[in-house]
Amino acid sequence: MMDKSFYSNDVLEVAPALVGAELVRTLPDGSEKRLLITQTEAYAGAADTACHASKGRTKRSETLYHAGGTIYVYLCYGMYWMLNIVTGRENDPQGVLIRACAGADGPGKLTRALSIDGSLNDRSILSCPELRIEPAAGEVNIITDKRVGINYAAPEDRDRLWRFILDARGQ
DNA sequence: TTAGTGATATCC
DNA sequence: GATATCACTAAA
Repeated sequence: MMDKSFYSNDVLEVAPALVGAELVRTLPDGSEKRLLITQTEAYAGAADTACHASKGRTKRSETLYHAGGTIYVYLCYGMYWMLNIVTGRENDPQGVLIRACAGADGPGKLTRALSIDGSLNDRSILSCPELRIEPAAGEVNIITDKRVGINYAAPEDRDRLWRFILDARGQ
């Protein structure tokens, strides 16, 4: 299910599908950490003014243009690494921000908890021993909401319900 | 509500 | 070369 074709689907399909999945991080010392993904956000290409690619292909956004399944990690506010999974086809700059996991309620805290940094940028989630994603065990209920921290975007993009949240009360 | 933090994009 | 901005967080 979570193979190359899965990640080459549209970001609006992949982002909700990653909610409830498990992020598995293997550290240099061999230990393993597993966190349930509880929130994702979709960033949908050059036409989405909230997406890094809306400013064109730059050194930072280069990774977003790569094939679905590529890991996109960048530094924000000088101290927080953001973890994204590229979706869609090559030269189609879309990506899913992993916003929160169980026990880590923010993208910066999440990467800190998993010791993720820029060294994982541009790797493939499909063939990366240090970081992989395992599919959700069963059905999950999802709530949608507006994306966070994108006040710089055009009003119509700010209002899109492209944040996907695991409904804990679900079942 | 605001300071902190530094890479990146954009402007001289 | 200089400046403004930023997919955030912790402390107040």
